[in-house]
Amino acid sequence: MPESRRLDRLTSMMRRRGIVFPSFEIYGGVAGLVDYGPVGATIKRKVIESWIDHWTSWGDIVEVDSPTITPKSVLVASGHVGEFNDYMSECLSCNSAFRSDHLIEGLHENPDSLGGEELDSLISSNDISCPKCGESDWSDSRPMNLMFPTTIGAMSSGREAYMRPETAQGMFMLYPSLYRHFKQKLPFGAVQTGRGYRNEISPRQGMIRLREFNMAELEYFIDPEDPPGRNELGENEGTMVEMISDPEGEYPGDHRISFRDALDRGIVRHPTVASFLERTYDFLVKIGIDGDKIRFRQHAGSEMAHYASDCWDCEILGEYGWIECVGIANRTCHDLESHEAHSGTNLLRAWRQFETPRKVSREVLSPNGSVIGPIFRQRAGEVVSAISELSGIPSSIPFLLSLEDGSEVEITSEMVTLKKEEGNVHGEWFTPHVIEPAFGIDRIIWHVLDHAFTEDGKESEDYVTLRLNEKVCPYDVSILPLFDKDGMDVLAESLLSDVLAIRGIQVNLDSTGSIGKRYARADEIGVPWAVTVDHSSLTDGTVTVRNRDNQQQIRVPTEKLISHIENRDVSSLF
RNA sequence: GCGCCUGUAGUGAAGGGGUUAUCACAAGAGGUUUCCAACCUCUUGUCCCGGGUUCAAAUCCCGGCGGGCGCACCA
Repeated sequence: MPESRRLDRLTSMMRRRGIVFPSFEIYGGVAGLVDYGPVGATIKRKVIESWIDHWTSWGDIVEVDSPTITPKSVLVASGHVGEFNDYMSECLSCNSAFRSDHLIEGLHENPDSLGGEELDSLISSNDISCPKCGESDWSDSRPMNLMFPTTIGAMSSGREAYMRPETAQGMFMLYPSLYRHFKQKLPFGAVQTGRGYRNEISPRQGMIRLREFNMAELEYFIDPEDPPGRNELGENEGTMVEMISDPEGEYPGDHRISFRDALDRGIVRHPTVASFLERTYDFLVKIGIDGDKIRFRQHAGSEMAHYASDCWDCEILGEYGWIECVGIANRTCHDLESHEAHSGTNLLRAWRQFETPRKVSREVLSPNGSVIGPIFRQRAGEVVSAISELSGIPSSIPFLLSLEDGSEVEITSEMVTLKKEEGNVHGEWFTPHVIEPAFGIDRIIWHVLDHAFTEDGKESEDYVTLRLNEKVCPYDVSILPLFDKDGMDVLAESLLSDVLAIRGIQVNLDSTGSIGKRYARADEIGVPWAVTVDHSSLTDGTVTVRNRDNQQQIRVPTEKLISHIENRDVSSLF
């Protein structure tokens, strides 16, 4: 059985059993858009719920939810408008594509600001040659709009906006409320799950590169002078993982190392980043990703996103090779500072209390209004503010004071009083730094399915078991009446409604075909427990429970089974 | 976006100008009374879309859309 075909079998199973489909198929389909079907949507919801639970159970992380439609100004400040609206020129000789502004680097002060026609004329007038093949035969430059534009409001009065390319900006917008929610104390974080949009040039590889995708992001706000994380890391004997560090960095190469060692040796440069690497690993393993198929790769300086000062990818190995599924970035103060500058707000900061108040004493010149007023009359206000804005104390009095309009006035000793101000400074304002783990939920779901998909042909050759972790299975239980009559059908229906009544538990009832076929159907979509109602059930109120992964079967009283389902510990029955 | 390959029931495949498009599995109804994809009978359902060539197109040609791979791109 050639390994290359496993991908095809997995993909067709996913369609056949209602996990993932191409979207809008009866109209020809759209590349990069997928539907989750009845089975897949439950798996997806459970992955997202597990993710939210994983982070919020930490205690200082809360969930928020922001709009996907985002005004242009927000994305200008974040840098997405500039970064995402690049023009591309294509070499008609060798078909290579290049960023147009990079081609004319040095020929213009700010190539990034130019429009398509200006770029084209500069490229042709300077006879730019292709960096790859040397020819000078260029296509017209085309804008690469990686964001989906839209308009808020009707007609020409509408406001320019985009579908968000990441959920992160919504959390930066909420920083002031989060800061208040957490009683003005760092560190704290916010998570958000939802859709993100990127108009990919060529979506590929099924659900790996989508144009509308499910993302889950965490923004963790910290004091850069007191970054947390070191104490949360596992001890030295902690999990060993593969880490590929920055090839241009201080410790290039491929390491097999614990998170704590990686931090202590400087491979991971930041304690909070190290802590999130570990917690990311823990989450992935918790929902059923194979720990041996996870590795972390540090971005080289040259491939870093425009906002990140340090970045690690978490890559997972599957049928498509190693795929980046999580990005963990130290975004520093970039976003908050930029939003502060663009919006003019001063709410994007935090207060750092000094351990002991710092005594400060300084001399100030205090303007004497009763003298200045009568002398300068209508210019008095200007003079008073100029005095209080003086950076130092003049060496002698009287002195010449420069006003805003450039004129000078003489200030005499009667007009000012030299005061010595004593005071305590208790702290200072600063812009928090942000550590961001960003998860591609669809890619993670793909790899959960990939790693769970097991073909171990018992007697028949292609017997499929989806060994999903119970946290992410589409149904918790399958109820199977051995025969669909003689009262077993009735008993199964009543058991079904009892189990359906349990909050958060998904059940299905399957009474068609042979019992073996029904086990096989349940195994294929990863239902962990199959409950069979048989003849004995009618007389003694017991049912059999079958373990998906080893076919082991036990007989238990129905009430006992229901209480174990309620407590989510069916496995303890075995 | 370029190049090569490609598109037939839910899934996987056969058919490559000429009656009513074939098969397996799946699905539905009934039978069988069964604990690991059993069997029997019956049933439903398919040529990606649009043009063109032709007496006749699922088949050949062109375009679009979708898919695979390579190049490029990839917060």
